Amino acid sequence: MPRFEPVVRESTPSIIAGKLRKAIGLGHIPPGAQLGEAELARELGVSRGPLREAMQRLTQEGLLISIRNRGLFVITMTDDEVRDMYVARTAVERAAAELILQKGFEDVVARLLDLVKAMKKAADAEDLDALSEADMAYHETLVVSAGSTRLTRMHQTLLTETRMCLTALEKKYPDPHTRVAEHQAIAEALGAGNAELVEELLISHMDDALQRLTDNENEGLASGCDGNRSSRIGGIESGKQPATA
Amino acid sequence: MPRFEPVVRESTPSIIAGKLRKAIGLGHIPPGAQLGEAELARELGVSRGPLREAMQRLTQEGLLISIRNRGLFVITMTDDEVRDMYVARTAVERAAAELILQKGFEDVVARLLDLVKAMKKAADAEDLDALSEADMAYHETLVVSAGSTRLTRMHQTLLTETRMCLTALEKKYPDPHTRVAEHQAIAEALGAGNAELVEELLISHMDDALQRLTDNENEGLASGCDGNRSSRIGGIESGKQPATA
DNA sequence: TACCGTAGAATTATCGACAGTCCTCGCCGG
DNA sequence: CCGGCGAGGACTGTCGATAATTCTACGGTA
Repeated sequence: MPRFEPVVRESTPSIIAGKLRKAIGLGHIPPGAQLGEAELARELGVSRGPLREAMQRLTQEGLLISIRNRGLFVITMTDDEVRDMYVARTAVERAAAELILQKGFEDVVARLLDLVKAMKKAADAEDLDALSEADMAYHETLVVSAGSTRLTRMHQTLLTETRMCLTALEKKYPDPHTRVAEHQAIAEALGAGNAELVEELLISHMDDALQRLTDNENEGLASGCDGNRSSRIGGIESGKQPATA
Repeated sequence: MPRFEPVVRESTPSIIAGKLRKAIGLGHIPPGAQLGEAELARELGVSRGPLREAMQRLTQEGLLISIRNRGLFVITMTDDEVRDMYVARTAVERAAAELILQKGFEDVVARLLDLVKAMKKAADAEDLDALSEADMAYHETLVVSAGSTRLTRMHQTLLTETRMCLTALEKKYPDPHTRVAEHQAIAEALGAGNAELVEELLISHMDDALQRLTDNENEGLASGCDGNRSSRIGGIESGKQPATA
């Protein structure tokens, strides 16, 4: 561990982008909401310039969509969007798992099992927030441990979108312990060095999550993840939903 | 195909980002070079505001790295960077291929084979630029045809980086026809619906390319892809190389 | 000769202000 | 009653100017 913080702080747009990412993931800025520049700038205590730069970052990530002369809006996760997100997540995490298997992986497995333990604890306490948090930390650890800059960066966006959906349609998981077991199985397969099993478990884990998120009461995510009946937590709202970026 | 162009033009930062991406891929702005705001703004005919927003997009993509109060620099592709890039590319393109196999794929295969034909033609004419162009169009078509927004967006960055390296150490391919054959084999395996074969060919294709890019004269890419002896095509240069984003 | 400190220049970071565009709402005519 | 029209307001897009920081070069000193 380094004894000193890096002398160069990260740039202001980067910091702001992080805050916005967090706010979007937590649902403080609901899906479909418009990001008013003046108001956000006031809230964050910065000028509109750096704020706009940060928002361009999130636009590039796909978390926001831009409509000229109208503004920037948080994406709304339709069923297709959720499907696409899980396609990308599967691609990234599978590649990460393979990378880990190629390199050393003892310590990674240990860290993952620690997080499984945390999940189990949260599941026993029926603390669904903590469970989701540990869940996401698990997947983040998996990808970060692979040591790939690009996979990590891609995954960061995908995790935000995941959290966004989990926040929106909170508590849709049927059995918390099933969730824990799936993660544990993946970690153990990793520890055994069984590449094929890891892939199989990972893919089915993603499929399960996708099923849970899209097959609820045959109206998809419209009720939970769409901004049309948004909760307006952030005090920002928008009338209609844009279509393209 | 749509009869009208979308009424809403894409935002200015998006346009500028595209131009910068192209310039970086083509090597007009060499690896390691600093992007001076004033000069670029003058060249592009815009103010520094929109330009900065565009550069933040590329920073988020990982094409630029930012150092506070110093400026933005084009990344230098070390051997590890190239390796990482191909890891990510493999992950994305493999997922795209699987998606295509799950959906219909006749027309996709046809388009890919067309591009293979173009490659063959370029190879016969020994036009290496056209060959590279068709090569990249092939991979772009593969991913775009999968219909995944996220995979496509991720891949866009990776293709820029690929072009960057190809531009830097131009003409490192031993036999152009081998290159064509590999692409043709992948397209044919796709057409046959043979998922396992597609994966195998795709992965080995990536490995081959990686070998060619990293194993040259045992000094890695330092001579071709590093900015230390940069060609300064863009007239922009920078002394030392930064380490982090 | 080598090192340290300092003044100058250049570049970035941030802010405030202006111009352009779109949406809203009320009014008028059919 | 309904549809078109226009003024007003709000927001984004863009630009120029100012403040802060860093790099460079030069001169002094041990």
